[in-house]
Order: sequence, then structure tokens, then C-alpha cells
Amino acid sequence: MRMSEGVEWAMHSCINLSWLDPDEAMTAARLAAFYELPPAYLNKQLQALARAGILSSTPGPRGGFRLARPLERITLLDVVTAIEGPGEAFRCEQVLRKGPVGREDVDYRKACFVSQAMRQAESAYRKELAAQTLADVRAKVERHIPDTPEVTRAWFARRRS
Amino acid sequence: MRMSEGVEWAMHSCINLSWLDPDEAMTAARLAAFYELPPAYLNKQLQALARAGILSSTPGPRGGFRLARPLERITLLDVVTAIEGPGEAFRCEQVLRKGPVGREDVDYRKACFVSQAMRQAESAYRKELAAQTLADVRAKVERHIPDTPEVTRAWFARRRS
DNA sequence: GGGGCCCTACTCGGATACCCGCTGTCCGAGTAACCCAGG
DNA sequence: CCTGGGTTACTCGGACAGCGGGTATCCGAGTAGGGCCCC
Repeated sequence: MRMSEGVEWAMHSCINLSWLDPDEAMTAARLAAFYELPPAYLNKQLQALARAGILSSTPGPRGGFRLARPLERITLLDVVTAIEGPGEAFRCEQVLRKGPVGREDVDYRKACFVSQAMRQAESAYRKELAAQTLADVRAKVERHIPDTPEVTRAWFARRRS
Repeated sequence: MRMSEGVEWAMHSCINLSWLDPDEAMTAARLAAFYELPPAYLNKQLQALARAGILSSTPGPRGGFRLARPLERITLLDVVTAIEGPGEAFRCEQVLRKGPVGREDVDYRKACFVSQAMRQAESAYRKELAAQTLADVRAKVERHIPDTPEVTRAWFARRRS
């Protein structure tokens, strides 16, 4: 069970976007250069965030991505769902159906107690993700490394050329 | 993010084993026939359980698998770890290191606040898995469908040939 | 000088290869049971 | 009849293909901006 690398990229990208001028869009290429990531692939992840309504995208010159809503209203679960999709990790394949006690008219994805137990654990996971917003994470960064926003802004300003 | 199919098989197999005579081992092939699963592949999963110390295996005629300890002492986390491995789903690739504020002497798998937030959520997930034993699941099955143990035993007895 | 049109360059967006890990299969090492011959 | 050895068949165990999804890339559609021509 391995989570996509894009989740990490997406979260850092959103936090970075919150530190920049909201009046101008940020290019996927420049955002990729910031962390030395493959530009086209980061673009793909940002597209997913845009489809999910977390970012808004504008094509053409002076185009790019920007936050569609403040970081206080973006949970970690929003980002994970946008990148990984809405499907759950544990997917009951209903092996009970094929067994001697199985019945065709029962949906074992809900009836099977193994499935229920796994869903309960995964529910706790999602609840924990939903309880944390990107603003919470950003606050911790600004608290422990206060010059990060300014350094980030300066880096993008110098690379404006 | 998708969990291996083998986790579901492993849990049902362990519960089934608890219903059978502990004095005789159960073949992977017969266990696979019970749910119409690929015998060799189920065998592979049971091997993983044996390596983790959840099952004990004996080769040769009259061989097979049996529970190494009672279901009360097998948590869902034990099974998941045995099949999926000990690695976490979210793996911080330390993108911060490549950024302008990154430092070579910092382990961002622990220092990065994004990573910390994700680890916190995953910790809640694992905690929930560790809180449930296979005996708890078995108890719910026996409570709601009481004849399951007997039907299971009868099926394997008839298929003893 | 001002306005409108065209051209250019830039960005996202989706379509297209590549690669690793899960899925599935096969054959060999090892062993317990059985059979048979000898005492 | 009892015992010991050889043979057989059965099981796990790991090594070997196949395939799907994540990873990475490229090119086209669309647009904003700038330059140029005309009024």
C-alpha cells in the first residue's frame, strides 16, 4: 500500500501558493523549479487539484494556477482525495460470495464484518486527515521557521525573469 | 492508494482456521477451494503470514498451515503488516531538501510538518487496526450467523476426500 | 495620436510511452506415510 | 506378527512470467499580450 508521490507535491505547492501574491497566477514550471521536480508531471498533479476545485487555472500568457479558496478551508483529506481519487484503500472483493455460506443477494462490501472492521479503521484515518487544514500546517511552518514566507517570495521574485 | 487483495484473503483464512480442528493442518489448496481462489497465490499469502509468526507451516503429507497463536492475540494490524509490509503509505521524499530553504543535514521525513501531519493520520489508522483482534471479528460473525462455524467444518469434512 | 486587428508566445490540458510492483503460475526441496520384504 | 528400509505422493517454498496503475513526457487547443497598420 503506497500513496502517490503527488500528494506531497500538491500540499507543498498549495502552501507555497498561499505565500505568493494572490493577484497573479503561478506557473507549474516555476513551481516545479522551486523543488526541482519534473514540470510536466507536477502540472498533471495541479490539474487534478484544479478539477477538485482546490485550485483555479488560467491558460495563456500570465496564466497559471492560484488557490481557489483560503488554506483554512482546504483539509488534508481534500488534497489526498483530489490526487488519489475517492476510492478506499481496502476494497472488499466479496470473497464470502463464492464460499458455501455466500448468498448472491447480499452486498458483502457492507455486510462482511472483515470489511466493516477495515472500513472503521480507514474512517478514523480520513477523519484525522479531515481535521487538519493546510492552514494548520502552514502555521507550524511559520512558527518554527519564520522567514520561510519571505525567502519563498524572494526566490520567486528573483526568478521572475 | 490501494491495499493488496491478499489482506482480505488472509483475514478470512485465519478466521476459518480457528473454526477447524487445531490438531490437523489445513492445506492452502483446500482453503483456496473454499472461496474459489487461486491456490498457488493464496499459498503465497499464507507464507507471508507464516513468516510473520501468525501461522505455522508444516510441509509434506498431512502438512499445511495452522494458527500459531489464538485469534485473541492476532490484531488486524498484524495481518496488514504481514501482507503489506512494515512501510507506511505516505513516504516523505523530502522535497524540501531541494528547495531554497532546504538543508542537507536535516531529515525532513521527521522535520517536515506535512510529513508529520500525514504520519499523525496514519498513526490513528494503525492504532484503530491494532485495537481490533480477529477474535472480535469472529465473535460478530458467530453472533449474527451462528451456523457459520458448523457449516464451515462440514464443508471441509465433506471435502476431505 | 488613438483604435482595431493580427500575430506571436505562453500556458494548461489531455493523449501517449515507460517502469515498478502486485498478480498469478510453475517446479523443486523436503518430509511423512505407506508398502513390502525379511526376521 | 513385528520391524526396518525404500518408495511414493504430497506439501510448502521460492523462483519465474503477466499485467495494471503510477510515473514521466510531449504536443495541441486556447488565450492574453504586444506590435503594426489604418483612420
